[in-house]
This record gives sequence, structure tokens and C-alpha cells, in this order.
Amino acid sequence: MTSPKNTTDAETCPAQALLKSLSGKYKPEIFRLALEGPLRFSGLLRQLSGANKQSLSLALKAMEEDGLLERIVIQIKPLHIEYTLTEKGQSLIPVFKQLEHLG
Amino acid sequence: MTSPKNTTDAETCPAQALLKSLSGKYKPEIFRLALEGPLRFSGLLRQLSGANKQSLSLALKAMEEDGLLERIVIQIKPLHIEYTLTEKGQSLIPVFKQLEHLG
DNA sequence: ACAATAAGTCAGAAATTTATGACCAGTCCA
DNA sequence: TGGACTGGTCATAAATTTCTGACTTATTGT
Repeated sequence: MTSPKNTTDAETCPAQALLKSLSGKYKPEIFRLALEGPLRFSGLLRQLSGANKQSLSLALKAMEEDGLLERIVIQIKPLHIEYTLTEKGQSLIPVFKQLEHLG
Repeated sequence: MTSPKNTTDAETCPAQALLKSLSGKYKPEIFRLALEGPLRFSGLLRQLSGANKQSLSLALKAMEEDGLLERIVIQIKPLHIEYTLTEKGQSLIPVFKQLEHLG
């Protein structure tokens, strides 16, 4: 649909892009938990009280596509899946640490 | 119940609270525009292409309630309303500046 | 053989967010 | 007197997000 491409440089602001990547009911908390260490699917289901598989699955996929999380298959049986912060995700740690000192 | 502050308390993480305050279709961009100067309702309607009055109104109210924006009535006729960053909102500027150097 | 855990998928329903168009008050301009 | 501007509200509709419960593949434990 060849939209008129309003070049208000809105789309190229990395902070804004990040905010959108972390928009959603569970993403902020998933991200916070990821700062503490690798995450597993069933563990998250327990920690995010109220969350359901579907929503969690979608949130993890979106965060993976946005380059914040990496999905790693641990090849010991039974298979485990770990979600860990990518380099990009880790680069945000100092930013969030800074936020904690504002409150 | 009455957990004796054993682990990181999810609800008291300021970064997480902030992310939720900026969750939504227009809030990230409204916030970015607010960094540049005071905002007016009709101006925003034009700048946020696709936004409608209702959604904009709700977003501004929510951001006001979350203490990010302040609504100021300019008492010259015709009345103008300006939305400006509160102190809390301004305290986030260095954080977002930092983010821009990561991209 | 049977239940349980792990990590999901799928269809459909419910809840939430966003959009649409009508309407309102006050002021300004011709 | 009638538009046109400001900054909204309201009811309703559409779109998006989240929830529910059934089902899957593979492995471990009893």
C-alpha cells in the first residue's frame, strides 16, 4: 500500500523502538527476569502468575525476533530450552540500572 | 502473603513500571516528542499520523496519571493546553540519550 | 502400561485497545 | 450568522491482545 513515508525520523529512534519491543503485558517482567539469568518456559509460567502458555509463547517469540532474547536448546535429555539475553539485550543492562536509581 | 522481602519484588521495579507507563500504540512517540518541547492536542493529532482524538486523549491522560506529563492551561484566548514533561519525565532524558548511543 | 514433566501448537472465546463519527463549549473572523 | 479553530466527550464498532482448554512429541519415573 505504498504509504507516503513520512520521514519524521520517528521510526529511526532506537529508544522508541525499544519501548515498542517491550510493550505488552508480560514483556517488561520477562525482560527483568532475564537480567537475572537464563529463563525456561515452564519456570516462567510459574513466575508470571496469571500468564498462559499462548501469551508467553508469543511474547518470547516477539522478543526473540526483536533481538532481545536468544532461544537455546540444551541437548541433554530431557531437552531443555533456555532463553537468554542477546548481546543487544545485555547492552541495555546499564540503562536499566540507571533507571533503578531514579526512583 | 506478606513476603519478607526475600527476592526481587516484581512490582517495585521502577524500570518495569516505566515500561508499562510507556506501553501503547502512541505513548512511545508522544514521549519522544515531549522531549523536544511542549505538546498541544491538535498538533499531536497531526504529528501522530493515524491517531484519533479518543486514543490520543486516553494516552495523554494515562501519561498524566503516571506522572510523566503535566497538563497546563494557557490562559490566553483562545485557550491553549500544553502537555509538558514533569520532573519525573525529565529525569528520564539522560536514560533515553544513553539508549540512542546503543543503536 | 500409566502418569508426569518439558515445551510447545491450535481453534475459538473473552478482554482490552484503538478507531469512527457525532456532538459540545468557547473564541475568532468575515 | 455561519464557518473554523481550539480541546475535548460519548457511544459504538473494529482490531488487537490475551485467555482457555484440548492436543502433540518426546523422555523419565513407578
